[in-house]
Amino acid sequence: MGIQDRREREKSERRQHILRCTKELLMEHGVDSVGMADIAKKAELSKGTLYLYFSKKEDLFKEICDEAAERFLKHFYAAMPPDMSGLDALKFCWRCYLDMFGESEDMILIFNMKYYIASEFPFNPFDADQEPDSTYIFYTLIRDMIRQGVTEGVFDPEVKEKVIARTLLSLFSYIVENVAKLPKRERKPYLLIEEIRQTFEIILRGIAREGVERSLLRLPGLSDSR
Amino acid sequence: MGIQDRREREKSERRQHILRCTKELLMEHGVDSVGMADIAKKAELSKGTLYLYFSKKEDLFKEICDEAAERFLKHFYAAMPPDMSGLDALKFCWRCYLDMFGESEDMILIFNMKYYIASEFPFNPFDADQEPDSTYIFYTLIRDMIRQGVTEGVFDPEVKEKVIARTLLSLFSYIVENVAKLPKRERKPYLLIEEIRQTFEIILRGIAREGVERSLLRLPGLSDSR
Amino acid sequence: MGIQDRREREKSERRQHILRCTKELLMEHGVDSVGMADIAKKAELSKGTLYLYFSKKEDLFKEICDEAAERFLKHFYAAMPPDMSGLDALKFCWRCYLDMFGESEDMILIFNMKYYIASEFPFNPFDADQEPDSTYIFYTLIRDMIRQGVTEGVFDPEVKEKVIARTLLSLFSYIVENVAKLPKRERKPYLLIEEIRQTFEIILRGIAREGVERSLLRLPGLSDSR
Amino acid sequence: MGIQDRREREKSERRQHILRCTKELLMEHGVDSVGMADIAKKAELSKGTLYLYFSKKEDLFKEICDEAAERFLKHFYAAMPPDMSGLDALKFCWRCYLDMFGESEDMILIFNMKYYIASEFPFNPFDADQEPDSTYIFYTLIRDMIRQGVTEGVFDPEVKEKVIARTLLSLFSYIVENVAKLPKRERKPYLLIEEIRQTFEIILRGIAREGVERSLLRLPGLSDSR
DNA sequence: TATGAATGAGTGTTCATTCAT
DNA sequence: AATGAATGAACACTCATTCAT
Repeated sequence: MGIQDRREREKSERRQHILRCTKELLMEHGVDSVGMADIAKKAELSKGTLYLYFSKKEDLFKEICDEAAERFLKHFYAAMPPDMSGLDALKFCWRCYLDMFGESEDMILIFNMKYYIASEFPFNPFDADQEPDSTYIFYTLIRDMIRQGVTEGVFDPEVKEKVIARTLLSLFSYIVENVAKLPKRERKPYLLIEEIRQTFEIILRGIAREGVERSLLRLPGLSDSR
Repeated sequence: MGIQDRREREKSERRQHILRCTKELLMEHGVDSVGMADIAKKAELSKGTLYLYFSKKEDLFKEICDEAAERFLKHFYAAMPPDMSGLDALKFCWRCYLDMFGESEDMILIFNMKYYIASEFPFNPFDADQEPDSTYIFYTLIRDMIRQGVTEGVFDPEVKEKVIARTLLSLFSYIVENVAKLPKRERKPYLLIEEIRQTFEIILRGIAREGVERSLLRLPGLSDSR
Repeated sequence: MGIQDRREREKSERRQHILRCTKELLMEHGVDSVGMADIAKKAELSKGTLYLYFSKKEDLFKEICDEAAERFLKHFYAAMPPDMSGLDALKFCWRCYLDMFGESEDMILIFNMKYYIASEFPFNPFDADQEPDSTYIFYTLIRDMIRQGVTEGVFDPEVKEKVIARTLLSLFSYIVENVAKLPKRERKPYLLIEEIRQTFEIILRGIAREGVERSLLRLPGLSDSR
Repeated sequence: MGIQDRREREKSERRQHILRCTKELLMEHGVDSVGMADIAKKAELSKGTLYLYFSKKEDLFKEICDEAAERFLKHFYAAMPPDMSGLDALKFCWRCYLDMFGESEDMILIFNMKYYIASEFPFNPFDADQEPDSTYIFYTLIRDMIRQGVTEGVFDPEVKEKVIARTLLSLFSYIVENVAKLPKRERKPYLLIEEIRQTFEIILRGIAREGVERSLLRLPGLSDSR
């Protein structure tokens, strides 16, 4: 059984290796300019071998997103205290993102790639009544937090939680996407995070009910966290 | 020199013709599916001739953005009352966008294309000290309005005008970009505008100084305007 | 206008050149082993140029068949005496094939390729009631001749003209197809023709009404014809 | 040597298993779309193991034909009454085909595959003097029956038994080949058989000596047989 | 003996760009 | 000035075969 095990381990390692290489390429050159040939070369594999592990380019790219998303959600749900308010949950969510970004910058990819995979993302943005594909967990996650915040009287009752959820995700995506296009050397993760943070804060203030204490709407930055 | 004149006039007309055709194609099919061959065909020109007027695909696309931007700014500066406050200027800016959008939906392209052309747009977003390429007029325009608003005590003194300007533009771009991917039939301009409007309002509220009357931060929708 | 003309002439010549090269390759190696790359190489063109003249591999192959078929039909209808009996028409048809084969062996391709292009050829052979695609002119041509022969009392009234037409075409196709797979050197056109001739004769005898004079059912061979 | 025996028995069983699986795939999807990977999967073997039993795809496919042919011949020779006339032997041959087809439609493969495997099949068809490869038993079988029929005065003395044998086989192959391309659901075995039967009858009539009673040349259909 | 991971040349097709006329 | 034919590198994807284990 050792052999069987080793095989599976090796297979899994190769998969990871390919994913890692792909991620690096994506981080370095951006979605549009990474082809299967590039990945094969970087991974020191033949194109054929690539297709042994991922039967479509899309599958490979999707897996990168899914994996990052899953990692995030795992961390999130594991660490999340019970009975949080909507606002606290949103803040906690941000905190998790910060944590994970500290570990590995490839959190960048979550949003950037989603855009690639699901070009309709973040779903038909203008049909407000239609519920999005159930895979868009982030959307529902955030949307529900905002809804809760509205219920709890922290956010303005006129706030449309769907629009806001979409806005937040779009914004993150866009920032991240533009970063991914910069030559890697010129990227400054700290500033990226800071940019997102400030935007997030502004949105929070923008949707907060009048009279809500502003200090409650502050988000920590990278430097604050450790 | 009459000949010389005619030549130049004709040359200019051809340019415009090409630009017009390209715009139509872009509106109809989205950035990714418009190739030089399509444009040449639509313009009833040879591909070679196209390259006589625009030496790269990028140049052609860029010019479309620039031209739309210029048109916008012309309209804006022409109609802008003197001595406006920063907030009023921003609101007036939005109003102009609405006006022009009413005339021609190709305002959509301004932002959508920017993304295509200038992958570094909206400039190196994370080097806060470096001034962006002087062509990104929108950025400076909005940034200055926000700065003025801060000075005038309407926006929070802690607001970083650069970040906000960037955020606004990014957001608009992203929304617009997603719309441009839909088949033309399925686009709902009214909802697009409404989406941007709501987001814009939220950002305004998000950066407003505490105590600023919320009704001042309202933006008109498409239906309010005529 | 000379220029325009020359252009068109040259374009047409290139087309012909490509077709010629393709035919040679097909004759030499058989349908399955001829790829666009081979054709491009043989024609001393880039693959891109190939696609300038034929937008799909299928189109190129199809054109070869169509062209050969058209040539045949032109010859046939031009030379066909009026008011022939069904049997005489069939014999005349054979004679035309012989003539054209003498000029160029690529008549071989007519049937061989049809098989490639329309894999359902000779249409769903077992749904006897369904009329085939109108493009299968050869089928209808032959079917009608047989039908006429039946009416005229030369062929057995029990003969199913559809089945026979199909059988004849299938047989020719198959023979030709197998030939096309032989190394070109080993092909012996004379024997090919002789093979088809004998088979054709046997079929004619097989469907003839009892008592029909056998000498009427004889077909000429290659050597008889000039 | 018990071990030795078991080994060989197992080896042979594996071979059969592979052949069986391959046949099923071929019947279901047609020659062109069955790859070694598919076969391995179906047989629950690794591709490597496949190559242990068949060193080339061609060999595997060829064996399927050979095996089916052998089965047929076994049945044929076992059941064949002694001292049959050439014509009766041909009719008996047809009857056997019918019997076996009733048991398993994979008789279809005999001819279909020959085409795939032996592109020179049915041997160099145009070199009338050269004796074909001795493995092509069907050819010799049928050829000899026809020859006998000629001798016995049932077939026309001018008939060239080689050509006819070839023609018959070609025709069967071609019909079968076209059927194998249809999705399995759409195949109509009864009509296939009927098509072959009619053709066979026509050929028999075509080669029969003048004056031979036509009722002697009739072949039974599927429905007549049981 | 059996595995299945790895290969690499191959497929048809696209498209921004160049250049002889 | 204008043409449009030509290019060639790029694309995602396939598959019979090999070979270290």
